[in-house]
Amino acid sequence: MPRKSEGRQKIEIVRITKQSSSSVAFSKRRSGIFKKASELCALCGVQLAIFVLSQNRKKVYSFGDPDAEAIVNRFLEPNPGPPRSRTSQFMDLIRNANIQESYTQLTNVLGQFESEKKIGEELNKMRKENQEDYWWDAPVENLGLAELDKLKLTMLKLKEVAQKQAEMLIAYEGLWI
Amino acid sequence: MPRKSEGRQKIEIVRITKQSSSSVAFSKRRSGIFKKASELCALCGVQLAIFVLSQNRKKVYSFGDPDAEAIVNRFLEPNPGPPRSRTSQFMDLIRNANIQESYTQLTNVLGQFESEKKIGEELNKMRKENQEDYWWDAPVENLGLAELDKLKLTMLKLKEVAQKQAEMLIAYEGLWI
DNA sequence: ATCTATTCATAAAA
DNA sequence: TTTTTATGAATAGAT
Repeated sequence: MPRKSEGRQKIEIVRITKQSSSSVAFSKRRSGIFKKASELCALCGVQLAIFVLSQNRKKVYSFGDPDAEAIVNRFLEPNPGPPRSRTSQFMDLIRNANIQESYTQLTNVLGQFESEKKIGEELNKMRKENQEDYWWDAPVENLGLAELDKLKLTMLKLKEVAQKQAEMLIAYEGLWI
Repeated sequence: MPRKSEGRQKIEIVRITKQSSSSVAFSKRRSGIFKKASELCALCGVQLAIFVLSQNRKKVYSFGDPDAEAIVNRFLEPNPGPPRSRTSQFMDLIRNANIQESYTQLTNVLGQFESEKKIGEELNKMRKENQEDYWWDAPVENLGLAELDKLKLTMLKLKEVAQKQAEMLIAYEGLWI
């Protein structure tokens, strides 16, 4: 019986030039990673989110546990629960700064409050709107945690900024109340 | 010859209750996923970002190529692409962003610099110079490249802030000037 | 952190 | 894209 296939072959981790091959690999490996991710969540009870931009960068694939709907819904609730301890998350953030390859990155947890995720994004947007370099526009531009009321104030500020950009406003509208 | 080990055993994908085992699995699988992610990026030339919150939710592990922020920011960019498309993509992103309800996070780019210095080395050095346990005194994994000077400055600033303000709130406010 | 033995992921081809 | 095959990789359990 002749072998039906040589089976999996070792490959070099370098850009796959052939478009069709690249697509196949992308599809397979993307799902493979998502599967691994879901297992990690289930096994260790952690939360994670993954975003992948396709080659043409016109599509985004994402995975996450749990779902963001909950975040949005909670955010929209008028009277959210009391803020929890906000001990040293800022520091924890710094501790876990992960930088990859020729780039650096920094993660920032705002805390266990409502959906403040957008604060960071707004911060980044503000930075871009202003060509200038703010002092916090640095390696560790982390936000600390804020009291819930402080957070709300911030949210309002962010909303103001957001209003300058109609397009984004549309996307954000429901989130900033 | 008696077997030295039973080798890898099949496991059920259910929460690992034993803390020590869970931690081991978390560590192994997290790095495994990050590796797979980096391979996907290299092989297919795509961009991706991963955020993982530890069980105690005090740590954030992240991976990004080129960096997590850029990926998120892509959806905040006011210029490129047709508006509606971007908006819908952003909304997709938001809807699929599965960050635990009360958690939020954000990433920032330190920049694409030429400097090949590793932040980790710098942090470790600083840590050793100071016997005390500073807030940044923690495991720094997967460090990459960064502009060292900028990092140093930032670290110093953060240190100042941290030392002066026990409350994160203060540091937080400092960013909004 | 290391070491095996196994299970799992996936390159190639269809 | 999805399935099949056969091999390369990841990793559970133990050290």
